[in-house]
Amino acid sequence: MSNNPQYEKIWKVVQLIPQGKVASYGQVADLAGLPGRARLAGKCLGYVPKDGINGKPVPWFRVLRSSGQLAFPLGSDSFERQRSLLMDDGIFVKGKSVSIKQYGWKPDLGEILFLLDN
DNA sequence: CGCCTGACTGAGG
DNA sequence: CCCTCAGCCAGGC
Repeated sequence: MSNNPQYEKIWKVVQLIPQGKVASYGQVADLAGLPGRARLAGKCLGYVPKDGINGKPVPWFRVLRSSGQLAFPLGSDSFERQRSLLMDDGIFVKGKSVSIKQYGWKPDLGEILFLLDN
């Protein structure tokens, strides 16, 4: 499962999200070359290796719903964990969501393609 | 093959 | 901003 090639593509894309920015499950899936598989993106983030991959961490907490909401139920342990990590990142979590206008990641396609090939 | 379950989405009301 | 619903797709049984 954690050696699923599709998972690895998704994790690599997530590693490109800069600190202080957030992306949606669907956006990550698209960039990983897996359009229409937002749910898969969410699922595999639950299997992120604790020590990251290629020696780098996988910032799973920077991935949210397209609406800006965290995917976990408000108040759950997972929710609180993600919220604090986002705050550490300098991202303000208002209620159950984050402002996409303010923190949304708008990557340069050329850059993404280059980085993913390396 | 059917049926159900998700860290999902977009459109509607 | 809330909720509902149809679509979505991978997995498990």
